[in-house]
Amino acid sequence: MTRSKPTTIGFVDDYLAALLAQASHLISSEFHRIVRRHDLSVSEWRVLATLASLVDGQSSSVGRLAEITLSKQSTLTRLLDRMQLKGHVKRVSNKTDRRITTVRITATGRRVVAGLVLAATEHEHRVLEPFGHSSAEELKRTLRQIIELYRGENSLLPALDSSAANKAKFGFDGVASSP
Amino acid sequence: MTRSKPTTIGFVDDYLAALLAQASHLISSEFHRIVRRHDLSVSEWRVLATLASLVDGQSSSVGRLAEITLSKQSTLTRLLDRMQLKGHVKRVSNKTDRRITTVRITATGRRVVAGLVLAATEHEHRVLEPFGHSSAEELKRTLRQIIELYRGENSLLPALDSSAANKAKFGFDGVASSP
DNA sequence: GTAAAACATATGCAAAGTAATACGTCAACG
DNA sequence: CGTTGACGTATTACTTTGCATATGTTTTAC
Repeated sequence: MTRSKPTTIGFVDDYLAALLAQASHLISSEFHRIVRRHDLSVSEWRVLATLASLVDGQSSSVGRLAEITLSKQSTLTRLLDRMQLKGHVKRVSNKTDRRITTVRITATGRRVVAGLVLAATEHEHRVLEPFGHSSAEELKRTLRQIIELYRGENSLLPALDSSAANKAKFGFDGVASSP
Repeated sequence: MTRSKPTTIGFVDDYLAALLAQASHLISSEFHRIVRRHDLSVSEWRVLATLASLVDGQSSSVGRLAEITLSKQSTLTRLLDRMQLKGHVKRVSNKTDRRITTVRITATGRRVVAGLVLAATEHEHRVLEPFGHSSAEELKRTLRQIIELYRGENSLLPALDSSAANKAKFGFDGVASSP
């Protein structure tokens, strides 16, 4: 248990990105310990939770999965290798576009993640309790607004920096269809 | 330019931790590219920004720094080694408690981070613009509330789990996309 | 005053992450 | 068709992170 003193002063304490990161971290971190107790890494949990959330066994492309789980594509490729070995997911090659690999959760994966999803839901209730339902919804609404606003559009900053090189953006459009 | 389709369905889309993580990630990620262009890693930026925010050259202990920058203590220890080599920070041993090592930003470090702090501030203005000042303050207030509530207290969940299957708590993201 | 517990930081080694790039595939155009 | 360029994923080489634990230090309990 660590203590926090009101020592920190300065722009960091009022900086939206810092506040978001802190809040995100605090809220998730204790659950992450549980995730690990279930022999899953945080990334694996995210992948499984995402796949389990897809409508009826649908699959998602690697790229889209990377976007949702906040990891890089190359990281995800290797993560999926491991998960496939564990039998939690399965890669399915797309018929119509052979560049795309889609990923599907297996029965085993579904079983592994089921308890965690329940726990997560329950935890959320606890976290939001102190805020009241309406306030909580307000928060979620705002967050969704932010997400919608910035997803796909990565160039918020014009020419703030000397180098204006704008690399490839975000994006993805086609989630693979189910065979 | 890519669009995002409402393809994702399920609990993930309404899950607070996931929303927080997404928002945090989206807001920070483009700024992080700028950080890297200045030859700093995201963690280095967080450390420098934090230290630069301390009142008049004060130092912070390693542990507290880890807390604020959302990294593990051991990670920070080695990050500080690197930063010290670069001349951005300096370790100072504490007189009254010799277990503690405090860290101070150097003049060089201050110079390096100065421009980024400005850029970050500007970035924040842009991000918050669409929301309006009042709405933005409301968001920040809520986030601070969450942070205050959970900082230091890691056992939100009392005895949630009675069965072996659930040690359940929370979390999804935990990503730290911060300053 | 000393042994035991609690702390704060450091270290060794394995796991996970990233950047850069290669590889295979698709799409547009002549 | 064949070429060119964009695209989605995989691979490689390398760096950073994390877990477990060691080390050194203060505090607590007897």
